[in-house]
Amino acid sequence: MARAVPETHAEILTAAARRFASTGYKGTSLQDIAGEVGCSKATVLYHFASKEALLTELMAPAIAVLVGLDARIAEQQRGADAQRVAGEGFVDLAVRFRREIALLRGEFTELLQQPAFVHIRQISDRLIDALAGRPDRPSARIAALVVLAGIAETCAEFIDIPDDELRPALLAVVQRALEPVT
Amino acid sequence: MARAVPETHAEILTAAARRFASTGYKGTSLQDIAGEVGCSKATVLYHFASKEALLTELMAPAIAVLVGLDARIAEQQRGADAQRVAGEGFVDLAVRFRREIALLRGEFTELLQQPAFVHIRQISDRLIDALAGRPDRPSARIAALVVLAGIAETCAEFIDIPDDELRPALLAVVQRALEPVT
DNA sequence: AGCATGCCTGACCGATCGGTCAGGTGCTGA
DNA sequence: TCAGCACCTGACCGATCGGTCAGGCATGCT
Repeated sequence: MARAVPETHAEILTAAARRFASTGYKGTSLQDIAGEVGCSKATVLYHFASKEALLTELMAPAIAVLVGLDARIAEQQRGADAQRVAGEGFVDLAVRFRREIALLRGEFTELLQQPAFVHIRQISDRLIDALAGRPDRPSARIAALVVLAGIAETCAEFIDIPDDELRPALLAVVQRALEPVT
Repeated sequence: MARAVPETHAEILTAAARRFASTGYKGTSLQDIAGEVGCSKATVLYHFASKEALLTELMAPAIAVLVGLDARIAEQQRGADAQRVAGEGFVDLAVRFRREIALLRGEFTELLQQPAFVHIRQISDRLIDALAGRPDRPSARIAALVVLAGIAETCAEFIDIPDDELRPALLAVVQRALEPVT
């Protein structure tokens, strides 16, 4: 199919985002993506070195923001401040990158095992510590993980409701659920 | 391999549970399971009609308890009672069937789409309504989903810590996180 | 005109998947 | 002794996966 302007690269990216978000990374084949774009599978692999490269490019913006959040948390001196920054920051991130979170549905833990994503795992560990407030208390860490995972899943589920309906509700539940830092 | 007592059926079941829990349903091949048991893939399919049949048998006890919980919630007259029963009941269920939850990691939403699991989807909808207390309030539903998904993921993650450390912490976070029914 | 380059494709590759099948083996009861 | 049955297996099947490759087809520069 001859195209006036070769915008195929971007088309593949958005088609992949849509498909990954609804069927998951493993559950989506390059054939699926190619079919949705209206090109051949070979074309997808002409524009992207591999399926994983496609995922990486798709996740890049979200990861960049996550790294930024990690840095902002590290700046805080008091535990209570770190907890607040982590909570609000993660809610913002999750709401904003709902689609990216949805495409990792369930495969998140598995993908984190791969060597390429080690630093993401470290960041999420620090995020849980910050949310827990007192990481030495197991119950605080448990509450933090419930909040973290719950927000992620909820954002992936409520993918269509407006941001300003989702965000306040999430901020409220975060504030209630976490153990306060005394 | 000749076996004195053919306990292969049970061995396959436990091996499958272990593998599914660590690699996920889709991420585990019949070959993997056969390898762990020390038999051939054909033997696995001799004992179980299909891979899906294996999953179904593995999930049966957890599903039975879930159905029971659903019935107990329906018995409650007051919203506050339904909320309490749902919260405590789901925590108990999640802690008890951590392994089963872990093996659905991320594929839960996807598996629920299949016609065979429609009633499970209906039950989880009612569970969210009960947890929300006032299902008409979007913020209450959001809080309920955060709690539900967060607990599930947390139980799958903390698969090795003792029950009586996990359960109280979860019950506490549930009580804090949900919107009270006034 | 001729050549290089960007974009795209069909055909093909090896690997792996879930599942089938004919047949082998060893125990058991008649 | 032998038929029958439960248990198990290797070989094989079609489908699908991610990925490779040689070549076709425009377009634009020299």
